Amino acid sequence: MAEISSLHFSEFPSILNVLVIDSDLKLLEFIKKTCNQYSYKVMTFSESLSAVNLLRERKTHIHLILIEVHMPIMDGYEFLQFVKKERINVPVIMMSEDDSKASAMKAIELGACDYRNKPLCEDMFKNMWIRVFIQFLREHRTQNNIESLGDDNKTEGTSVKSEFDSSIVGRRNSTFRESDDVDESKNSVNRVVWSQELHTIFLDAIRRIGLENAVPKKILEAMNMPDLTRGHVASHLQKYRKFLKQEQQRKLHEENEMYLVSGNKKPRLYASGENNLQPTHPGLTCNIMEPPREKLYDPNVQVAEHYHAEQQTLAHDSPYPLPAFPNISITNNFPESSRYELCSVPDAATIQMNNMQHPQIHRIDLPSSFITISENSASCPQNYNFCMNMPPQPVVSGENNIGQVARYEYNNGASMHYPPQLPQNAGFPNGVVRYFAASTDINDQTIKKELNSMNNGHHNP
DNA sequence: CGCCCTATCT
DNA sequence: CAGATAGGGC
Repeated sequence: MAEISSLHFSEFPSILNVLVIDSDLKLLEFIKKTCNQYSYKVMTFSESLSAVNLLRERKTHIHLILIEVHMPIMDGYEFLQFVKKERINVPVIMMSEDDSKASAMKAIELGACDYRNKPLCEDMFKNMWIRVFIQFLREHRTQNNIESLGDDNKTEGTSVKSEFDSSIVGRRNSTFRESDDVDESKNSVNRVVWSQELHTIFLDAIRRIGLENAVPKKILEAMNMPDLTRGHVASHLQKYRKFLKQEQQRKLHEENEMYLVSGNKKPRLYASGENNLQPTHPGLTCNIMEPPREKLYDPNVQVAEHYHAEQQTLAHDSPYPLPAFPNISITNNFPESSRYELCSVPDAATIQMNNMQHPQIHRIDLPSSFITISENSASCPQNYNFCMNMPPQPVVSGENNIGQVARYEYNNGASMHYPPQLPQNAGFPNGVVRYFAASTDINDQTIKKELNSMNNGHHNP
């Protein structure tokens, strides 16, 4: 039943193409000579990249690869990763002078089918074809299984498509298996076990079709696994999406903590909420940093001038710690590598209603045309007011009827309370501009470019 | 009907 | 928990 017909054996090539990669030219010569004795056709490379190119083209059929672990530019391990990633189903034998268990384990873990210590003995070449044959059998079994659903004897060892497992592990190594045929009642269901390997194939399928149009049927097709049904994939997809969602939520939360924590100080404000946590500019991450005080009051900095002016007019009765100004202009005078985000601050009523401990800051998804980085003052829709959000550390905290209260002192002597009382005037800001110093991998250029592209078509000069 | 999706079951 | 199943909706 499960045996491979002799017909298949005849399909096994009598001459095998072996790819050998090693920077030791003498060794290459030795391998070539030895292999030729056993009817292997050998192709040698002294560095990995040419071999990679050859494999990528997939023009030449390679049956077996021998590669030295320590290679310049791309070492043996990286090579294995490449083979795995490109789903090149060719057994790879690693060679190295390093006889440590760790090195061998790493190689096998990355998908090598064998690990050989140098110096090599001639013997290994004689039986090298077996590695290829194992792969050959796997591929045939997989094909056969397409027509033989439910053939008990074949469920095992089936469907290994992407990897060439070490034969040491033996039989228990199929990419996935349905529940063991331990004579269970007929109507017991065969559960698919989503092993790491199977999940990897699943992920790879999704990667190829793109997450947004990854639906069960397409994934199933892309996975090209016999015995797997759309139902299986659908179920797994549901779990996977759930996982992604949680993951995204978690990251967002972490990111927000980052924004809101300055140095090793405790978070002053907490961001929360479901939908209003969308980053204004997805894809960029920043660390929050308060601008240096001297910059804040630097008369050369336009924003700081606004800040001053507004503070004088509003600070006395402002429930908010920072002043508002109707039009925001972020100038090039501002420190380099900085970026800005718009955030909404819920009004006091909302704070009260939701029993918030602090006025939570929600980043809001405003069109980025609201933000302009330019030399000149930029226009901003009149229905939005913004202020700079650079609250200093509280010096005193206590309770009032809203909840926790902290008093902040500015170095110009002003002070105010947080969270705010109800705004005194209706025109009070519902938004703030937060100042961020970009993390090192983001430069001003990146930010400007991003903003520009987002502004495209929406920007009113 | 086929397929996707979500909720619910086991 | 992980995977299967039911059932609504398009």
